Amino acid sequence: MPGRYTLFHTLEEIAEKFNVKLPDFDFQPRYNATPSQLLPVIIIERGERVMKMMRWGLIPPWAESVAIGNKMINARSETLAEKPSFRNALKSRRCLIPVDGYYEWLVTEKGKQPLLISLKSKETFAFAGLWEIWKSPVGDVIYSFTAITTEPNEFIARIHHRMGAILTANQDDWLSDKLILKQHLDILKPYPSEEMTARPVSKMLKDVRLDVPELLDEKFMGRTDAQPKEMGTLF
DNA sequence: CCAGACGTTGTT
DNA sequence: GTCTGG
DNA sequence: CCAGACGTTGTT
DNA sequence: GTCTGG
Repeated sequence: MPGRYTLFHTLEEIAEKFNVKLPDFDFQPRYNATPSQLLPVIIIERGERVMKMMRWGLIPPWAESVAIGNKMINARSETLAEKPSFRNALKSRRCLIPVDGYYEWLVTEKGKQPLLISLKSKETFAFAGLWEIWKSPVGDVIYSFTAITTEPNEFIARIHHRMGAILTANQDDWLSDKLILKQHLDILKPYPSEEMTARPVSKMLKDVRLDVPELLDEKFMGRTDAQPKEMGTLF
């Protein structure tokens, strides 16, 4: 399931891929995007696709603090329509979460080995997501999102018992208000195994402060001794 | 009526 | 906010 | 997802 | 064990 991911294209490339205007905010390519961070999502606003930065971890409108969002980084597709935290967002606040790949931790005898899961085509894809707007007691407004999970395909099942709901050709359908509830839910199915791939990455990934391309570098595969400080100057 | 939950994953 | 449980 | 905290009082 | 923060 999506708990960390990559989005290592430029804002220009992402905007073009998802058919939105180039936003006026800045974005640095990401190799270790983690929950609670501001990350780009695509929504429909006044009938047009736009890119917004939102906090990963959906905060329901009734929440008393942002902390709730830390528990809402994923939403099960099977129960979305009933859950008080998600059902309203499902009706009117669906989003695309641009992703180049996401990480799973494969549990082995030698410990946890992080894997980067991506498409064989190397194309940027999207997780189906939901977003919310939350007002803090002091009036701050926070936009947040969650990534939807589904059962795994045969390929992912060897690694984990859930997977993110991946969208490629059906991204317009997910955002469209012309579909009915069942049609939206039908989109949230396992992505075809034959189009997916996985490869091991550096165990240093576990440090949420590290967000550098070298996490994907062969030289650092499995290394746990290097320190974050070292990584910053090593290349 | 009021109070309390509202979520997922993984592990036991 | 809205539903469930007591 | 993983890592790290998990607490209060009083003093600076 | 469970929650928070990143």
